[in-house]
Amino acid sequence: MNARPSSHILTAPALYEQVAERLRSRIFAHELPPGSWIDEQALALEYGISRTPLREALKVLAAEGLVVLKPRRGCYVTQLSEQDIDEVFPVMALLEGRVAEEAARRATSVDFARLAAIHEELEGHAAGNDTDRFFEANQRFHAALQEIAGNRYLAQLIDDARKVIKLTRRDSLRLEGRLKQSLAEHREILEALRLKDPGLAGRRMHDHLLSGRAALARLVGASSTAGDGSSAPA
Amino acid sequence: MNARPSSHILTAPALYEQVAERLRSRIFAHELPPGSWIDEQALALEYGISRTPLREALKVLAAEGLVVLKPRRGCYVTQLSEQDIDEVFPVMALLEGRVAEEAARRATSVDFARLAAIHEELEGHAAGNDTDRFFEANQRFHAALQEIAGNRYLAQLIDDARKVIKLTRRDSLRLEGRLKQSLAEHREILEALRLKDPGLAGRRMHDHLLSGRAALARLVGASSTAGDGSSAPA
DNA sequence: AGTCATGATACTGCATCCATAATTATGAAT
DNA sequence: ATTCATAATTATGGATGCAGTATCATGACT
Repeated sequence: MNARPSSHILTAPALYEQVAERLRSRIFAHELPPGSWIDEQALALEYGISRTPLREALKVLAAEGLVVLKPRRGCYVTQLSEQDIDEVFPVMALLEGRVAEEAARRATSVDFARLAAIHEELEGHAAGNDTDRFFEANQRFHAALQEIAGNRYLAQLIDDARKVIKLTRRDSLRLEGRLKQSLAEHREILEALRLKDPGLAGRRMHDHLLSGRAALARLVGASSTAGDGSSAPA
Repeated sequence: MNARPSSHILTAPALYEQVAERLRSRIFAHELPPGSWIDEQALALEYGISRTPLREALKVLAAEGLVVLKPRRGCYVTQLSEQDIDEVFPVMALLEGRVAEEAARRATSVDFARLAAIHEELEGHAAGNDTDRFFEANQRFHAALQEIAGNRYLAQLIDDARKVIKLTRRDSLRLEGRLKQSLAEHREILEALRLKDPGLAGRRMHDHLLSGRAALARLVGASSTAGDGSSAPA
C-alpha cells in the first residue's frame, strides 16, 4: 500500500514523479494559481523534457485533486470554492482529532518529550512572530503525532487533505492574533496528551482545526473574493 | 475539486479513464490478483491500444493505492497486509460514522422514505440469502446516506477507502450468519436515523463497520493465509 | 557441485511523430 | 456594426520507436 515507489531503498525517482513534485511546489506557491491553465508543451520545454512524463505527472496530480483534467480541453489548477473548503475542513478535523486521540493512547514518555521539544520551538517562533518557521514546526508536530498514532492510512488521508487545503491562497496563520491563538490551542493539546486523555486530546485537536478554518473564513471574508488574474475556466 | 473529468456534461471519457476502469474491475474481481505483475505491453495488445494510455491509467490506479509502481521494475497489484486492513477499517468506520451522523441531522422525510425503501430490499435479499443483491443494495444504502450527508469530500474518501478494501479476496458478507447480522445492524442504524439521533446513528454505523472487519478477520483466520498462485514481489 | 561473473533478452521509460478536435481568426452576409 | 459560418491554427490524445536498465540464462572458476 506504499504509493511511494521509493519504499525502502534509494532508487532514483521516476521522472514523472520529479515533475509532479515540482508542479506541486509551484501550485502551493501559487506560482501556478488556482484556475490557471497548464500549458503542457510550454512546461515540457521549460523542464527540457517531453510531454509524456509531464502528462503522466498531471494524471497523478489530478488524482490528488490538485488539478482538473478536461478531456480534449486541457488541464487547470483546482479552484476550491467556499463550499469545498467547508467540506474538507470538518473531515480534516475529524481525522486529525482521531490521530490525537490515538496518539494520546500510545505515546510513550520518549514520544512526549519529542512533542514537547517541537512545541518549545513553536513557542519560540510564536514569540518571534516568525510565521514561516512556526508553520514548518507546526507541520512537524502534526507529523510526529501521526507517527505516534501509528496508522499510516489515516496519516495518508490527512496528508492528502492538507495538500488540497494548501490550494487556498494563504494559511490562516497570517491572520493577526491567529499565531498566538494557535499556540494556545497547541498548548492545550499537549496538555491533554500529557494527561493521557484520548478523548480530550481528540476533541481539542478537532476544535483546533475548526478554529483554523474559522480564522481562514475571517481572512477570506476580509479580503475580496477569489478573482486571481488568470483566465478562469467554466 | 471534481476529479472526475465528466463533471456535468456528457463528454466521452478519455481512453486512459476507460482503461483504468476496466483494470479496476479486473482487480476487484481478482482476475488480476494481489501481488500479480502487470505486463504493460501484453495488456496494451489485449486492449488493442498503445502503452501510453495504459501507463497513464496505471499512474491513476497507483494514486488510488490499487497498484504499486516500482521504478524500472514494473507494476503489481497491491497486496494488503493484515496490518493494512487493520489501519483502513477504523478510518472507514470513522468516516462512515460521520456520514451517518450528518445524515441523521439532515435527512428529510423524503430521504428517510428512500432509505427505508432500500432497507426493504435488503430485508428481501437477506431473506432470500442473495448475497450479491444484498451487497449491491447495501452499497446503494451507503451511497444514499453519503448524498444526504451532503459532504462530497467525505464521500470521496469513503469511496477511495472502499476501493482499497475491495482488494481483499472476499467480503465478509459471505460468512455464514453475517448477512443476518449485517441486516440487524442496518435495522438499528435506520432506527437511529428515524429517531433523528445523530450521535446514536454515528455510533451504530461506526460499530457496524468494525463488526464487518471482525467478520472478515474470522474469514481470513479460518482459511489459509494470503498465498495466491502469482509470483509475489519482494 | 555450488557460486559468481558475463552476456543475452525483455521490459520499462522517455522522446518523437501523427491524427483529431477545439479554439481562434477571418470574412461574408444581414 | 454585429453575428454567424468557415477556415486556419494550435494543442491535446494516442501510437510508434529507441535507449537504458533489470532480469534471467549460460558458462567458467573455486
